[in-house]
Amino acid sequence: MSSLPSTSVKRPGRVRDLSIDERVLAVAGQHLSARGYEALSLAAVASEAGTTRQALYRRWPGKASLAADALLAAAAAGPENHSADPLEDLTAELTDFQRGVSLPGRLSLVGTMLQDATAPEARARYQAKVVAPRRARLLAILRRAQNIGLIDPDADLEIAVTLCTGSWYATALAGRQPPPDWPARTGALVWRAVGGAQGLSP
Amino acid sequence: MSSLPSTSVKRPGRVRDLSIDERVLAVAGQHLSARGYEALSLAAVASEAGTTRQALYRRWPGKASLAADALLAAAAAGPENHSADPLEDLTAELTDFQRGVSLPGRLSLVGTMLQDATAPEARARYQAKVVAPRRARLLAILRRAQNIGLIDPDADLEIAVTLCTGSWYATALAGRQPPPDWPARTGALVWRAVGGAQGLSP
DNA sequence: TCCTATCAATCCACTACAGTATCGTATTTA
DNA sequence: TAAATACGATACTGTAGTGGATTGATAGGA
Repeated sequence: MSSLPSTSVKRPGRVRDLSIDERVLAVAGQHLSARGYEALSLAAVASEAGTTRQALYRRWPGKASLAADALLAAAAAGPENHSADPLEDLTAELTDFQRGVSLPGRLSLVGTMLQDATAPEARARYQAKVVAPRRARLLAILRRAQNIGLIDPDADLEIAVTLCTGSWYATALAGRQPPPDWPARTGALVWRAVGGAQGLSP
Repeated sequence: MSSLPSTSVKRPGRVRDLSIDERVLAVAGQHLSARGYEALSLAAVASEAGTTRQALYRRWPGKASLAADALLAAAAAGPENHSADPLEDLTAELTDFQRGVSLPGRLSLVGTMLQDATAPEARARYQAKVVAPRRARLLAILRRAQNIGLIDPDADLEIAVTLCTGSWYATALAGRQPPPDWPARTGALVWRAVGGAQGLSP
């Protein structure tokens, strides 16, 4: 989770107090969920976790990195997408995405990860641990649909994957609340975009 | 552009130095384009514009609002989308979007506008002046295609519009450089999503 | 076993920035 | 003349991030 020290290699010097990591991540996760990313104060987190800001900076390069790690500590795995109907899997995946991105502070963190000033290390971790798995699951769903023959064999899946989650971001950027049936409606559009049949039941 | 004073109404008190507005917007635009949003320092802008931070805060509620206004001052109108082929218009619109969002600092500003802490006034202006026109033009293109009968009459255009620009945001969030043919590929997918025919030339 | 290098923890101080609040002075309208 | 506003200047709070100094803990070598 944290910075440099790899757990198994024995190095000289005082060992890190792992309880600090746990306490800081717990407190940061609470603050992140309760008040959002911007309101996350490292001084407040350190104080409430019973340590100092320097202990935080020793473990994480900055606020964004800590927030990303705190987010991962509370992240759950995505849904199992192995039903008979890939479109159903797609909608389920988008519903899971909707649930996650709707939590307080999550969209703000997305915004942070789009900014140039965000530490590359934090961005890389976020992309690897949050974005990439989601993209992989979406791609797997579409690939299976391709193998079954439900969608075009030469469909542009690389772009199609970006349509799925991108729709949410564009809606939020427009200042609109995505409708409750967003997963189904977006799933239906993407499904058609890659050549899927419009009606499900023949 | 700036804050409260409506231009025509005569109010008591010293009149504002309009040259300050011009100089600040010019300098802010330069800094924004050269170094991005986060590196935009209000103190540096004020100093380089030959005034003080207070003059800035008198005109704009905060950094985000100033940045949004500086962006608008250099913004150009979108392309004319009145060709015979709506899909061509769609691709042209996405190409224009690609050009704008690729400028330095623009994606960072998008990220800022997704964050909770951004001043609502700045978000509202950004949405009204940048996001809404783009959405309106995209929607107009799709509506015309609907009227011509090229796409489904009951297509979900509200979601379809979000797919267009959202694809770019999702790609950037994943840490990937959108391909040069992104406008055409995204336009093709969206076109199909709303029921458009796949091949153009019969 | 003692010594030393290395690293962690804590405390303190510093810079830079966003944002807020006054204060005195200048300028304009009523 | 009085009220209202802009301007410049100064100062303040809170936060992110950096650096130094001291003390405590641990490894490996003499």
